[in-house]
Amino acid sequence: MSTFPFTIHATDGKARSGTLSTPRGDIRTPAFMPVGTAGTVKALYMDQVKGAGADIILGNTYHLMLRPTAERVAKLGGLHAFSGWSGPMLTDSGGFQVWSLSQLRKMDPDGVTFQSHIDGSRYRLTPARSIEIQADLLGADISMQLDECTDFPCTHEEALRSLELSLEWGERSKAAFGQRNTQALFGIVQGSNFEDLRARSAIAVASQGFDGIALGGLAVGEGHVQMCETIDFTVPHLPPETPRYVMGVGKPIDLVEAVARGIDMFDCVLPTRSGRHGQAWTWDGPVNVKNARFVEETQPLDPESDCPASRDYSLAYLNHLFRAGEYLGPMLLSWHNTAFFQALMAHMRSAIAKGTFADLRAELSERWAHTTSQPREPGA
RNA sequence: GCCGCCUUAGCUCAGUCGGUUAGAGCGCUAGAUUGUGGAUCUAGAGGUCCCCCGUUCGAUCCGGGGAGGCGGUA
Repeated sequence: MSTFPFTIHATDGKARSGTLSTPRGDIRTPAFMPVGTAGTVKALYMDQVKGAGADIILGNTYHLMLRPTAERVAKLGGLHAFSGWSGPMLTDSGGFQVWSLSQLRKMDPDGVTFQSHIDGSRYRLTPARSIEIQADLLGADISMQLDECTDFPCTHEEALRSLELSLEWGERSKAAFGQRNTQALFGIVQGSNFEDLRARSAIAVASQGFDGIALGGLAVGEGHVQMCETIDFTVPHLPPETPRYVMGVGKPIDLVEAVARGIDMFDCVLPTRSGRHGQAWTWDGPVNVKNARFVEETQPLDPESDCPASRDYSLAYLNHLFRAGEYLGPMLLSWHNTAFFQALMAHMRSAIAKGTFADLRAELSERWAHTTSQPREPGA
C-alpha cells in the first residue's frame, strides 16, 4: 500500500494520466518537475514556477548538504519554509552526483565520500545519511533512495555490479526511511541498456515495495533511440499501480515518447539551463534567441501563451538582453521554458483524457524529430 | 614648430633575426548542453600588416617621403 494515493484517470495506449495525492497537494500526471537544486528553481520566483503550472519541484541532497547544510535548513524550518515552496517537493538522493562528480568522490560498498567543489572539505553520504537529509532535515515529501547512476557506455559486468549496489542501497534506504504516513520513498531501477539487467533490476525494485519507481541511468549519452528502447523493455516489469518516474529527462520529444511508453513523472534541468543560455523551447522546436536573425524581430516567442515571458516580450528584446548580458534575459527564458514544458504536459494529459494522445504524439514526434539526441561519440 | 613613440582582424595587442597559408584574447556567426559545478566545450567567418616610392630574387619587417594618433617641449 503506497503512502500517497495514485489514481489513474485515463489511459490511451500505454500512456496514462492520473493524480498522485500528497498532503501538500495533488500532482497531475504525467508531470514535469522543475529542478530546484539549491533551494531555487534558478532565475525564477516560486510564484512563477507555480503559475507556470508546476505541481512539484525538485531539491538536491548533495548541493544543500554542502551549502547551507541540511542541518541549517532544518533549523530554519525545512526546505519548504526556507525556499517558499509550499507544494510537494521531491529530493534527489545525491546518486546523480555520484556520476556527474566522479572526479570528486570515492565509492565504497557502504557509501560515497565527496570532496566539496566549494571548499574541498569532505562529506560522507550513505543510504541512511541521504534519507536523514532528505526526509528528516530537508523535509522532502518524496525522497529518493541513494543509488549509483551507472556510467554509459559500460560492460554488462559493470552494469550488473552497479545495479546490485543500487539494489542494496535501496534496501538500506528503505530500512532507514521506515514507515511514514506523510512522506514517500521512491526506488530506482538501473541496468544501463541491457534488457536482462533492466528486467532484473525492475523486478527487484518492484518487490521492495517503494511508493514510486524511477528509471535512472538514462539520458547519459545513449541517445534518444536507445533510451526509448530501454524504457520499452523496462516498463512491462513495473507494477501498473505505482508511479513511474524517468530521472533527468528530457527534451520535449523525450517527454512525449516516454509518456507514450507509460511514464508518469519527469525532471530535467533543460528548461532552466537552456533558458540561461539563450535557448527557448517552443512548439516549433528549440530556438536560440541570440541568433542574429532576431535582432529586429518584433514577434514574441509565443503570442498564444498564457505566460507573460512568452507573450509580452519581442524576440528583438530577448536577443538584446542576452547580447548585453542582462539578468532579465535568463530570467525571462527560464520562465518561458518552464511554462512551455508545463503546457506540453497539460496538452498530453488532456489528450490522454480525450483519447487523442496518439494523434498528438504523431504530430509532435514528426515536428521534433530533428531534435532527438544522438548516441555520444566513443571517448567524447 | 621641434623631439620621441605608435599605426597588424570589429576592439586591445603579440609576432615575423627579410622567405610557403601572419596569430591570441575579447567580440562576431553558428552548434552542443537531459536526477544543474550559475560552468563549460566545439566549430567557423574576418586582415591592402596606414599610404607611396625605393633597396632586394623576395618587404608587414630595411631606407626615404607622406598621412593619422599619443606624449613631451617652446
